[in-house]
Amino acid sequence: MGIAGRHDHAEPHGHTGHGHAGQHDHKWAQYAREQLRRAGHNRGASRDAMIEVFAGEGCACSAREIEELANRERLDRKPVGRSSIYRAIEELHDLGLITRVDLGDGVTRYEAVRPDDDHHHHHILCEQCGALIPFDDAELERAIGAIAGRHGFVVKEHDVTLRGVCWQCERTS
Amino acid sequence: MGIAGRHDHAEPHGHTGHGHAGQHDHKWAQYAREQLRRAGHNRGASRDAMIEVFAGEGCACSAREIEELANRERLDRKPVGRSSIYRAIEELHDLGLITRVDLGDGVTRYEAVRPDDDHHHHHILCEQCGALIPFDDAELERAIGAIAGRHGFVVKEHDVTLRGVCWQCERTS
DNA sequence: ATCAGTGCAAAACATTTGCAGCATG
DNA sequence: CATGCTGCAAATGTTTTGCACTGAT
Repeated sequence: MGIAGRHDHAEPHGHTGHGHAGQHDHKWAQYAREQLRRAGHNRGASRDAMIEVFAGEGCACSAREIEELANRERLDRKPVGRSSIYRAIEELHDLGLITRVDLGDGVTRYEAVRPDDDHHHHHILCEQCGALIPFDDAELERAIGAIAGRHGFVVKEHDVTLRGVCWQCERTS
Repeated sequence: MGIAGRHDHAEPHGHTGHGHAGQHDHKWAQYAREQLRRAGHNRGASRDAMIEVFAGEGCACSAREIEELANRERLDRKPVGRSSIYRAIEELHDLGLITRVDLGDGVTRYEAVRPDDDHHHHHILCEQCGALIPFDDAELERAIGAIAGRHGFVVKEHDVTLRGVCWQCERTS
């Protein structure tokens, strides 16, 4: 296995427990477009399609996955270009509409952030089967808050990623 | 600035509080070579030079930084190749001699792990000045342990990175 | 009309891999 | 002297950038 677990484990899949293809989160999509408009952005086809993707997929998506999803079932229209994906990700991220999820495999993933912030969570990754499981923990958040204060930092973001082997893989191997 | 903070903030520097250029950690270097030998590895010039780098630099280094450091002041000898750097990193990491530090800027960093494991820590990164400050926190570790157990995971590694603005930059801006 | 938004192609980077030669045990 | 270690160069994969064009207001 590679040093950085790069390209050597299965694609993270399912298991996210919240949000599956098909159940578009209209509320978030609407919220996102509203925020974009307020920030003085025009409404373009590319970014719009991406909002649909984020609204439909609850789990963390990489740029390439977003690209594929945005272009799937849209063979009629002109495909969304790769650069547009990255540029829109930057805008959405700057506005806090999506959050970065770094699993340490060299690919940056993103997922929608709900306005009512009660979906804040982190991830556990099974290095064997690629399962990506979200979790949240009050004690963890409290500890992080305390650390930030202790060091006089204004913490804007924090990532916590646990890597290991899930019980299913553990038993199999 | 980039979505992933990529290439857009100063290089993380100093401030690590433990280990500065010049004070080679002979104990670790010796330990590392011992472990390597036990694992059935021969002793090559390239990996050897890298061990010196890790022993001398206490803070997190990227592959490129390691390369530069390993080749600095060694203009007489043949330079250490890039692939050797990555290959050695993989071996050292597999043996648990170095740990990965992912700051989310697209570059993977590594730092030496002391045998007596009392140097386990995480990092706070100032997105403005690039300062990288290590910290450790018992409550945080406890929370992570509890989460792992709750989800039936055997957690082998965990990253916690806080991103924000340090008090110095906060006051300046 | 104006200017943000977009697609394409090329560039910039980090990392990985193939391979032939060198060095260690 | 066999096999592990190494450097080089080329390949891979992700993200960024330049530029001309399109579409929204």
